[in-house]
Amino acid sequence: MAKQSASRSRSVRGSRTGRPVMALLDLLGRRWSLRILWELREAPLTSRGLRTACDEASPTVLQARLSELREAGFVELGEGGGYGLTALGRELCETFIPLHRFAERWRSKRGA
Amino acid sequence: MAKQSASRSRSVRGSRTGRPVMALLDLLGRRWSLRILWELREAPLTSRGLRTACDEASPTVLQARLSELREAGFVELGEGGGYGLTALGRELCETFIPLHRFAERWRSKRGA
DNA sequence: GCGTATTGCTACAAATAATGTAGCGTGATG
DNA sequence: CATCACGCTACATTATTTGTAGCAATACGC
Repeated sequence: MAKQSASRSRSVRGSRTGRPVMALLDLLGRRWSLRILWELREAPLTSRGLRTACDEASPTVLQARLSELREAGFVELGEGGGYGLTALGRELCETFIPLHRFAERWRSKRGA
Repeated sequence: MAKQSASRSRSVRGSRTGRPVMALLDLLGRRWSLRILWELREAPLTSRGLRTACDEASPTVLQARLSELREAGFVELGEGGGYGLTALGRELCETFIPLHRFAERWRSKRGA
């Protein structure tokens, strides 16, 4: 571990290019990142609730992603417990709404 | 390897839930997937050109992602060589346009 | 034809990340 | 005090990524 303690040590891959999209793309391109944001899109969830929602993903990764997402300012841990999106995180999630409908169209154009 | 030869053997993680978004989220949540789509968004690129654009990512992953993305119907290999987005892939990329502006806002709200 | 250069793509060892299972410390509730 | 859920962590096993090298095929100039 000791990954999030070193903060932005590894940083984000594409940030070298100076384009923040790359940083965002790299962050969101890590396993479970998108899924976590998606599951939190409606209501906050406890860490264990999130784990259940995420198809029983291992707590190790979940915790890692949660830390990254928190550091990025997309997710926060409520005082009474439970993870929820920040205002910024909600903004980001708005971006994914069209993805839902796209996914439906996508399926219909494949084997299904 | 022998991963893409088995086709959809492993399938996509969230597809068990029956919701195609999960499948899409899992596919896009693999390393370099988002980045590849992003780099192809404007014009097609050769495999090596894509590699350069993707910060010299290893050809192994690139090829793996390319195969998955092709199978998903988002990317295609042009007859004259070079990878490009399909119509469906372009549709998907449209979804990410807001991400660009969001990333800019995101940076301004952090350290910068 | 021969050397060179490109294309898409693969092999393979080393490094890194994810999985799965177990469990910690803390705080609330019984 | 026993129990439960919370956020979070350890750790061995397994999967994925990295980095470097190189293949077969298709062109190019000479």
